[in-house]
Amino acid sequence: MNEKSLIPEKFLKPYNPGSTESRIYEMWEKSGYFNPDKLPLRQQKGEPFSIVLPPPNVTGTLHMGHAAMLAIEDIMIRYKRMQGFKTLWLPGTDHAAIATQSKVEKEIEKKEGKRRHDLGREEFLKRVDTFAQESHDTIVNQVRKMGASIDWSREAFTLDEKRSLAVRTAFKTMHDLGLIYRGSKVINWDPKGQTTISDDEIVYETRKAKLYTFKYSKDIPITISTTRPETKLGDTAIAVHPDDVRYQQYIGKEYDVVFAGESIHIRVIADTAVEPEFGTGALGVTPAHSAIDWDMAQRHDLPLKQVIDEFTKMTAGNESIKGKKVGEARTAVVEWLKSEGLLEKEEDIEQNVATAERTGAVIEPLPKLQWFIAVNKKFTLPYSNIRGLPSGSETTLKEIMLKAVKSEETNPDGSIEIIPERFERVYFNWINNLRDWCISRQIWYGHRIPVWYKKEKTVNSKQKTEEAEIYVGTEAPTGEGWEQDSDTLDTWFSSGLWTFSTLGWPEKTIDLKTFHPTSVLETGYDIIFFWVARMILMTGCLVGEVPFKTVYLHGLVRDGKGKKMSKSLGNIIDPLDMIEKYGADATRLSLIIGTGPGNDSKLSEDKVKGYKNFGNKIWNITRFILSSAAGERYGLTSVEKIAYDPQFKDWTSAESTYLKQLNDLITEITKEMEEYKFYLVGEKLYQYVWAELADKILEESKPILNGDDAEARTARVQFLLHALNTVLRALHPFMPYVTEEIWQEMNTGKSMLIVEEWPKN
RNA sequence: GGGCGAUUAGCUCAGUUGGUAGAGCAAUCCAUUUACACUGGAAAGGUCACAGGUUCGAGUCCUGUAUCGCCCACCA
Repeated sequence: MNEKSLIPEKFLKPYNPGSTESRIYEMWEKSGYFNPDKLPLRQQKGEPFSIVLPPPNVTGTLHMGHAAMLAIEDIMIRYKRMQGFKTLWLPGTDHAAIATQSKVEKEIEKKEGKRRHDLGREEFLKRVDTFAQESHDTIVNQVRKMGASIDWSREAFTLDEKRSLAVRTAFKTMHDLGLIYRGSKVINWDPKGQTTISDDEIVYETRKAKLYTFKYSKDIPITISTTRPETKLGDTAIAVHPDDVRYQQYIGKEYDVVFAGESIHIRVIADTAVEPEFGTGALGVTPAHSAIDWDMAQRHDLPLKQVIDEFTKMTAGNESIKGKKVGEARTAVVEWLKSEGLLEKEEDIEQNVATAERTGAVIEPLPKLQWFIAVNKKFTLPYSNIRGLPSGSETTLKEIMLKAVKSEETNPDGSIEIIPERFERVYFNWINNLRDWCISRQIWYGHRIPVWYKKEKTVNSKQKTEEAEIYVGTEAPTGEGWEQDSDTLDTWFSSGLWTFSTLGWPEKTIDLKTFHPTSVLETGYDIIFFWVARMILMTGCLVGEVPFKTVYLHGLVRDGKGKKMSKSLGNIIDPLDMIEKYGADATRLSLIIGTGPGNDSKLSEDKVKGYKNFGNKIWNITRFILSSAAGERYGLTSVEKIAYDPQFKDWTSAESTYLKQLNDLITEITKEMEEYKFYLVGEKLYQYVWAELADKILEESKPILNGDDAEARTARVQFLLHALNTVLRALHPFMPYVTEEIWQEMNTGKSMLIVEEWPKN
């Protein structure tokens, strides 16, 4: 081939993703086709199809898991757009409250040696905002590089003005329904982060611990076991199983003793929560420092006695205990037990220790006055579209969550389908164990709780809340002396509103009417509880709808050896690196092929490289076909160029066979697209293009294209053009850049593949 | 303690309602400028974790076992 070539010059060189991708993305953006309101008429009139992007945290940069998420969602969106749906893919980012705050706190401490309290709330929040803005810009750039056909004009942030109004409205509405309440109970306290956290933000770590078996006093006949002797200063009861014959005679008895310098009053109670087989079968009840004991205390009306403060220091006990950290106090209590001759046994055991997900600190259960969402409380659902829950019916948030999701066995009428199905059971199991959700956090970054107090806020949990005048509303109350609650909301409170807060709620917008419920929620299986369940709860309660019809869960992207990618292992593959080296198309394909929904996938650089070669293969196939159509193939450059004729019918028997094979493939993959089996579609198209079209059909065509039979040549060229045209359409959702680039060259810019039709037979 | 998933070629994984085991990568041999070396062709490679069962027939269905991984609970 030479400079006289009749085909576009760029096909004379290998495909270069680097010089193509940003140009194509810009072209798409300018076309307006990412925005459903600016789509061509065919899509304008189509059924709505919507996905809201699970907002990445503004804590830094995107990783391969995000890249996989973007690839899968873009495939769904592009496929539906080509099919003629009015598609909306809505982008956004998440302020990620505690995650972002602790990240910035660490940075400031490292660089300036200052803590957040040294800077003050206002200055600290300014710093966080700056950091969040930078992260946001990085993330947006990465999303673009992946080729995401997402509607930037509707971009949202969980902490922006509109979302803030949504949060305040949600809080007020749920408060008025009686679902949000303020109460004092044992919560998970993160002493390092100095905040409460929810049950889901706890990570259990297996550690070695000592189990101590002892008596409180010689005056109490029952022996108990614990790994935390220091908390026993706060005990108010001994619990045994009601059927335990060993302790029948003691049930109901009360004792007053002095334990390590602290006067304690112990009542013996019977509760079925006690496991008679474990230890001595008797358990010391510490209502203030154990959630389970707190529950037990509620059942038996036991008093609460706090002996540990927010800084994990003892507030009771003798002089070697009081004021000490719990670790030291534990040793001191054990010493005291020994000196009194009360310690009977000391054994090594493995224990699961609750730690805070973000800070790694050991959780200290403490009684505190916090805001909660009641999941089991009955209320009247004002409006509902959810199957099995008519408007005005009496229900609970738990029931909303149970009714919304489909389950073959227990709830066949549920409208939300989870893919893969096996996660349905995981979901239901979690809901059945669900307790009230603690939503207040003692951190600064986030949505401030929309509650104002007239008098001084109650600090001590023992004081009664009625002392302060309380106002709950979307705006600050008028008049003097009101002070807003200093706490912020759990980040998942605002994330829970995501499908509708992004569409304009609480306003009754056209977007909300058109695109809600959203079609698909595509996210990682690791946040099914954090997010998926909370969205169903919030949406059901506030909008009376399900937030989405289908939940598609993807797995974790691991390294080539199946290990979790992490900084400490140094095995992180950066999506931007891969895009730069091999292109976004190759990166996308490598994240799709070889992994089904809900399964973890393995990614190696070789895999990405392989799919880069595939992009070039398509490029070369195009070169071959275009030069054949131009007459170059058979050395007759003066022959009239053959233009693609979609109506062409004069096939030979070979071409009819090829056509049938291609049509069958299209039927198959269209079915698989509907079943969300993208990995199969990607693989089948790869297989067809390389092994069939290139290696067999093209090779077999060479003698015909070089032969004398003009009719045969025309038929063959028509088939090749048809096959290429079809394959480009089918591959577009997977490899949008290279397919669009070829399409532009073939159609001289007269149409855009992004809005062309998905192939039909 | 409860639940879920995986186990198929050296590696990564497909295998649709049961009907002669499939692909990519790697390795082997051949081809050397071919639309494409980001290449083509050929051959090789498997007791489908194990043990039973159902069946004319099981990678696929049933029961059990083992190993690995994950999730939930948190027994003090």
